Amino acid sequence: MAEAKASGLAAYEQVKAWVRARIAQGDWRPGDPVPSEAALQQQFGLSRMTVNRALRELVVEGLVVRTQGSGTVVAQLHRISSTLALRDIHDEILERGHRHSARVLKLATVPASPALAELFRLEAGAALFHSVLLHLEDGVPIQHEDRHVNPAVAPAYLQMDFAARTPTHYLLEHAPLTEASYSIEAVLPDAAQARALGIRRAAPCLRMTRRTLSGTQVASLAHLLYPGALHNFGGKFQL
Amino acid sequence: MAEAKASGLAAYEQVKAWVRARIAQGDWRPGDPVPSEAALQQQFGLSRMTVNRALRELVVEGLVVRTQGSGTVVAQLHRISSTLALRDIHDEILERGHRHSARVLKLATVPASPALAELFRLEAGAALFHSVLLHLEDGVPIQHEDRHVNPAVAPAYLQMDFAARTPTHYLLEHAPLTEASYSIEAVLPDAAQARALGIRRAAPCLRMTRRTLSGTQVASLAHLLYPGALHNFGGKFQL
DNA sequence: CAGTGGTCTAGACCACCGA
DNA sequence: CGGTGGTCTAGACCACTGG
Repeated sequence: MAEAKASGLAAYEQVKAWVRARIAQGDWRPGDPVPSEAALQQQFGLSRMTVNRALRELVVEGLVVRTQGSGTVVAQLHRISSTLALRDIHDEILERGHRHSARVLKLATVPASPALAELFRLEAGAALFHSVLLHLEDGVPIQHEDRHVNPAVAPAYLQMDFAARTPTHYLLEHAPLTEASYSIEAVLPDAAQARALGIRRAAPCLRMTRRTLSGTQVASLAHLLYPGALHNFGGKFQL
Repeated sequence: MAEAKASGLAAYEQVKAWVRARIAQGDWRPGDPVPSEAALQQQFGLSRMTVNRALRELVVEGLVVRTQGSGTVVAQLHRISSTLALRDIHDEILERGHRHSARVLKLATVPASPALAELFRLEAGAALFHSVLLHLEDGVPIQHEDRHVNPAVAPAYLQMDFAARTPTHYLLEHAPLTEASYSIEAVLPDAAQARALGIRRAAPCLRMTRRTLSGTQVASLAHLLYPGALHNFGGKFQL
């Protein structure tokens, strides 16, 4: 009934905006209490469910912290959540309006080293698929992809034509992804990587290491190497 | 009434888990329809609001896409959201159980170069505060921080003792953060940076560039340099 | 104990989509 | 038009916190 359409914004959005504004303008500092649901209910003339939704969503956005029995307070750190997508480099390049191509440098079965075996939760010496690819954007090398794949997750991996469809694409299709972890480091390329990418050995590169799980199995471990001069990872947050 | 406490999990969490499982196990592929709220309501014997909450939260998690009037489908891309926090290096180091210290290498007022002026949305030549710090973890140099600050946002910046409280901490306290953007690159340190960090000029480093806004004003532009061998950025996602 | 948040219900009205 | 999601209400019971 009380359609708060006055401003065209949903009621819970208005509550969120008001709280956000208090925080953004410094009226409430980290650690300060946020009015209780009952108080906001009164203030805005809304039902408790609506106010509750507003506050719950602000938790997801990292603006406030709620403790049952205690109350709601402004989050200590201005923690801002971003969205990092597990993207297929093929799509990324197409979206930039460029042409993607790939060269397959290696595609074989190899025995797992002790370190790899542990990462894959397999026994040392177990068979793993190993692929090395070079991705090019409009003919310019842009990513060196060194990947190990669990045969149990993608038995037909070696039969694929990765010049046509990237391993990432194939794996996302055939091994439902359930979990992923990554890390980003700065490294120097080894001789083979430098040669493939057409850069000097002294040129700094970003290396993203990505491990993906499919169910309880480790699906793939990839080392993605980007020439530092050509690429960077970026993002933006907003309160 | 119908407290679905059978499994100890909230009802909406059970719905989420079930949908997640269908997707993770590949029963539903990207683009496939997800049962309507009415159908799930029947299936689980829940009220519509509860089912609605489950599906709304799955949207936030990037698993499904909903279109009013049309329906809910499994999201096309396996987009996984992560949380990247704007952390104070002082807190980070303490959380690792180590000791943080900082050396102030420079603290002065400088005229804005044309490039800086544009980034700060000021006129060329406008006064900016410039600080250069070295952060150490248990006495080992770990981050070289080169920062420009908008005097309008933090007038007392030059009077602070940044060996005791980091610029990040000070700025978060005095200039309510409303927006931030960052990028991460791989670079080689210049002579001064290498000397301060105690590394070779040829040692690859991660450089995070971070620009923060407070309201409509650009508060600060920071270049944070990490020796590649000592640091990396990481994260983890889960479906 | 009173106050807080966590969850749930059984309705309701609306805007939108596709046939 | 019927089906879909988007939103909202006015209650309710519970678990937890704090004094």
